[in-house]
Amino acid sequence: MEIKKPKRVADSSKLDASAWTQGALDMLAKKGIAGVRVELLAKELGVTKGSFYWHFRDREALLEEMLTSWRRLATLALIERLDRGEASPAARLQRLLRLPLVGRSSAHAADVELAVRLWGRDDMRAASALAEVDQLRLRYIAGLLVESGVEQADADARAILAYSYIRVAATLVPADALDTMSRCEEILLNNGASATVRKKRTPTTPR
Amino acid sequence: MEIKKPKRVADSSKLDASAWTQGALDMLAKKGIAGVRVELLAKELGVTKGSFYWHFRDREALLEEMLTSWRRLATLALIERLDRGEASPAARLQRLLRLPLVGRSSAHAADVELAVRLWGRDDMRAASALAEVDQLRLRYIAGLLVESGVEQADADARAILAYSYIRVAATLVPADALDTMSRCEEILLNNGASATVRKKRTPTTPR
DNA sequence: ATTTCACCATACGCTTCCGTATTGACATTC
DNA sequence: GAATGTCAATACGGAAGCGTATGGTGAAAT
Repeated sequence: MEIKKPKRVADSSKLDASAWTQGALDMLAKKGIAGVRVELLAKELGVTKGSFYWHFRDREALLEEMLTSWRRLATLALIERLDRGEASPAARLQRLLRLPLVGRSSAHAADVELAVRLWGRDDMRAASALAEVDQLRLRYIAGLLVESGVEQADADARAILAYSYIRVAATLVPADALDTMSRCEEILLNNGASATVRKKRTPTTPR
Repeated sequence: MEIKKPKRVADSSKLDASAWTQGALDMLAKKGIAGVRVELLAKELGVTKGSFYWHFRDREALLEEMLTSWRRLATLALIERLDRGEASPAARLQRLLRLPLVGRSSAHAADVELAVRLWGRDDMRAASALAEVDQLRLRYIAGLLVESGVEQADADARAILAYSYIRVAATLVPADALDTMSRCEEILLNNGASATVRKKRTPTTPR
């Protein structure tokens, strides 16, 4: 009988639990939680499920870790902003509003988050994690607005509008519509009374 | 041997293709497209997959029909609003902004739509349907704004903000936060210059 | 009364997937 | 050098699911 030598991965490409978790979040972003399958994930990572069951007790343990990881990432992203004190609150808010419209990593994070939201429709743990992160973000944005001189009651309403825009803008605003972006930001941050200032158009990059 | 009599459903409860499609959209709203499984769906509907394959060639045919059905519902909802001429544009817009925050049917529609959005991340047909519906809605909202006296360039920006709010508000605004709703609507529809008018609070109904 | 049709149930073959048990290879520890 | 630990591969059993083939039932048509 022919002796079949198993092919072990090199040390440098050995997987750890976080590699599995990240791969699972990538899969989540494309296919939703029902599409996160152990054997499919193993294929994506170039190994077999034996490795998976070394790192995780079962699929449920992976889902828990995915949620923990996502929550940590979402919270850290916020804390990083809180710790940045170099710009005025208004400038920080302006940058926050522009963030979803630039960069691939925010696009991927938005895909993961969309999938977490749907997951939350059928899983209380995911729903709780989402509610917590949403509340943290709203408080952060409202805080920046108050620091910028907006009164508290108005800041709550503007925070909701700004957060809505941040979540949705990337799917509605073409990347080259800088005038529109600026006007949206004016309406959100100020009283929207000033006239639109026209800016030079840049080449389009469709999303 | 005991003769097992198959249990046929009564005429009045016979399924047609649209019953299967509606059931599949309900399943989509909870588990995403990967969670829409023929045998699971048959169980939900109280029959077996034999019925399914009478109505549909295969699972792929069901997915096509789901998308067609969703697109039709989303478009009809808009046309119904277009045809309603009894209120002023501003009043119609006000009602549109308040719509996601009341009623169970809009909550379910939002869940279906969330799932369609994720589906669109991995399927060009779903992505195309979404882009089309989003553009129709944005044009509708911008049209109402222009009819209300807002200038065109400003209307585009406000339409984006209003549509963002409509899509997201139900998950952010507590059902009893009428002051906040009103303030959001003011900022979106007007220049947000007028002060918030306080209204009596109603008993809370958590979403 | 018989035939045809609409609609669904059942059985089968196959693939995919989960989780378990066992084995293999290499590094580390004693 | 032997034992142990880490990480992964393979094989197995069973469940879930897709699609096909066939059969059953009741209503409609002839």
